[in-house]
Amino acid sequence: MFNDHAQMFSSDDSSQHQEELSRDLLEGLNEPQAQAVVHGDGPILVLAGAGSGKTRVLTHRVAQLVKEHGVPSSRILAVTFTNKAAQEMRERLHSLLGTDGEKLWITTFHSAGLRMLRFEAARLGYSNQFVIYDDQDTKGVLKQVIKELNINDDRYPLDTFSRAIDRFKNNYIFPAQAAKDASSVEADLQAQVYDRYQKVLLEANAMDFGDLLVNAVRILREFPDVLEYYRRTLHYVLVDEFQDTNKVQYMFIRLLAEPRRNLFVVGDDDQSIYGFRGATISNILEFEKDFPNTKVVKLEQNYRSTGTILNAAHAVIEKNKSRKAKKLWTAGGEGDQLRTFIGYDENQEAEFITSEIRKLVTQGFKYSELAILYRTNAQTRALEESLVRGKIPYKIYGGLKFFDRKEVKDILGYVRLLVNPADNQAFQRVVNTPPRGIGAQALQAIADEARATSMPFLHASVTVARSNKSIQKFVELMGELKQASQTMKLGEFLGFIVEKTEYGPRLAAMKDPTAHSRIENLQELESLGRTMERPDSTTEQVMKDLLDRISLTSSADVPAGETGAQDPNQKPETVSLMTLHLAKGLEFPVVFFAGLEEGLLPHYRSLDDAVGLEEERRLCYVGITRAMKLLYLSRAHNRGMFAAGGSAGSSGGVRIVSRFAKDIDPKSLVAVATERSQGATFIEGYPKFSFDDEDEIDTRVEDDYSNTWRRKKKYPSHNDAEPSYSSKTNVSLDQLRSMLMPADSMKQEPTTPKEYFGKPSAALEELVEGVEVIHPTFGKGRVEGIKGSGNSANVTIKFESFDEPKKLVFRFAKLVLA
DNA sequence: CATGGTGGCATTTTT
DNA sequence: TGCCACCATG
Repeated sequence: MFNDHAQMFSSDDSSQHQEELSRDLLEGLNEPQAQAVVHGDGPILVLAGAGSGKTRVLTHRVAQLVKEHGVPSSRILAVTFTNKAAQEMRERLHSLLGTDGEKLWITTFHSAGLRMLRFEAARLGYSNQFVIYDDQDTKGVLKQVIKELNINDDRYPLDTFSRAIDRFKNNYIFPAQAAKDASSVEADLQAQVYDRYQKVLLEANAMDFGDLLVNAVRILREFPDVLEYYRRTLHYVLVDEFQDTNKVQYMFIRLLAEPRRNLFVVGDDDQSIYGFRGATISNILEFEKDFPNTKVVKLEQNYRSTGTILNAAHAVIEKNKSRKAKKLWTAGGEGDQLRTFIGYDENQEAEFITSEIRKLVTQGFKYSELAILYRTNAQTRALEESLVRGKIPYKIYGGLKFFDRKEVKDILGYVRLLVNPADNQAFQRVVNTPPRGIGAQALQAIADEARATSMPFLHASVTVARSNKSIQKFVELMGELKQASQTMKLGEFLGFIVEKTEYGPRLAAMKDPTAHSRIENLQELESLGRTMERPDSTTEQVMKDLLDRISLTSSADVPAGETGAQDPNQKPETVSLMTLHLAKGLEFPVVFFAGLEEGLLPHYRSLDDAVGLEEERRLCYVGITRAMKLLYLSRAHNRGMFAAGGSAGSSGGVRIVSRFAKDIDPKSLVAVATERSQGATFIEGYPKFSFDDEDEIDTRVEDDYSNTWRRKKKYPSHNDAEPSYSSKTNVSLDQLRSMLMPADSMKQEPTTPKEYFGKPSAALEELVEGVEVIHPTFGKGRVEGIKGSGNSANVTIKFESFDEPKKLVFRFAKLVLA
């Protein structure tokens, strides 16, 4: 199996998954599902309510095309939003079609764009080897542009520009058009920045996320031969989560599908939650206009949730004006009431959830069947602290990705610069990382030279190096790295970068308690590099593959941290934590829906905007409909200082129940453990908390939640927590590998150097002259000498595969006796 | 001229 | 909590 966290989640309709191996593709499908599956040629819109078996319909439809209609799998394109969804569809189709499905193109919009551009980017003036700039790179470029154009960044903060550029790209607007449309000083500035920004990116041979789509569409529109080629190749186009497509994405699929009109889209207007990213609900509401004679199928039977949960969901969503009327129903029972809780603050809310989880587990639920959903990432803090204290294993999806960690980005910065010397953002990241005496002045000199000669920073620095010792050393370093990259395998090479740049050694010498885990992350990266090596590819090629995969890995694809299981094949079950956005498409037997408060859901930033409020309402609907059996709704009476809406939304930090919760029939709610709060039900009024009486606090120490009553209580930090429950450290190698490897190479065995990992590291005393040792990256060698002691001890070793002896920092080197 | 420490400040949602 | 700007130091 590709990756075990695919198992952790059941997706849209896995409850039916087992049946999927049945021979008859229509078996077990209800009437509308079957209609959608057997639909012949021509456009079709499937309005699939939550939990109505949409993924199933999509996969069976593809299988039907291949098996019954004899469509070659290479003629079919299926587009999803996340890699995870694509991967899952691939797996399901594999079980339905076996090797017949091998040539299906199942991908995300962004990967599709990237793949096309890897062949065609040269037509737009980029090299086909262009790099992808992430958010941070983008911000770096914008910062530079804003400075260049002398824009007052107090008045016009950087974020307004990145948002504007995003908006332009989502709507396929180029700088010239933006300038023409500009009707205010600000819009005019935005157009100017956009224009300059694109030029900087082109010079750096870089594209941002938006460019992957914009430029792909541009190629299709401006180069008829390319368009012809893809139209000839792809006869059937299927799109998942159609309600979340924006204008460029729609243009993309429309261009491809136009002549044959074999366009199959699945979506749910009630689950459109990416408006901020340019998704336009009109794509789904007006699909029938764009494609006359569209067949419309509604899937309204829900196979996921209890009647009570569905009723609550319906009560919330039916208040929205712009939606297609439909109502989910279930053949199953009513199920339990929804359980509610009001906490004094977010900590008590978290404690409540933790203690309920403990109870549920004793009742036989598995951790993996439980999820905690919330509106903002900031809410994870209290939840995480509480779970750590309760020793409950969990994973946070979203948040900081492994590849976003500073140390990982720093090392990858070197890789990027080697792959694409024009990558000025990478240059600026690594040129003085770790510090090597190149400061603002030196950088300015390089920038001036680069500008004067129209050369990338790296090339300009070669010139400047003549008069600057530090820069000279950096240039030499890059030269050495370049050379090494031509002879070493990727894993070895990554380790070489860590050593040669002194990044690792310096980390090892730091007192910072986080240094250790950062070193581990770098070792993880090294190991990952090792598993990506392919006998038939050069290291240069593998480096490019690595960078592409990293760029396209979304936070929905991998958890932010790991529970640190020793054996990756035997991972402990974990509770899943994620935002409502990331939860779309997933389902869990038990859902804790936290923070149902005005200001949080709806978020205070959307309060004054009817369109925004409708989207918040859909978000609430998505949250409720994730639950299969049990749904907990919770809120807090007070929330910490920086929680959204603390001052801007409702007054004085006292929080009231979300208007959405008020739409739920009170009879379907039951309060749990409300002995602390009085005088309020979940959906009305302000609770009175009995803690104002000082004495009472102390008499309640035995209580499950009591330790959250004193707000000043100091909670253990992550470092104090037991490592096996800390989520902030290593992502397991297995996990990283599975998300980075292309599907077809998944079978490859990981090449773990057993002779290294099997043994404990050598002690410093054992390393006397002449002793043979093994280094994880450099291999076998002989000790030539030791210098210093303790953390700063240096070992000189002559490795078999190197002419020159190497000086390594003992503590970091992790040597093993041969 | 580079570096590291300190204090102030902001925090929706993400391919 | 985490990032950035500023300041004192080498």
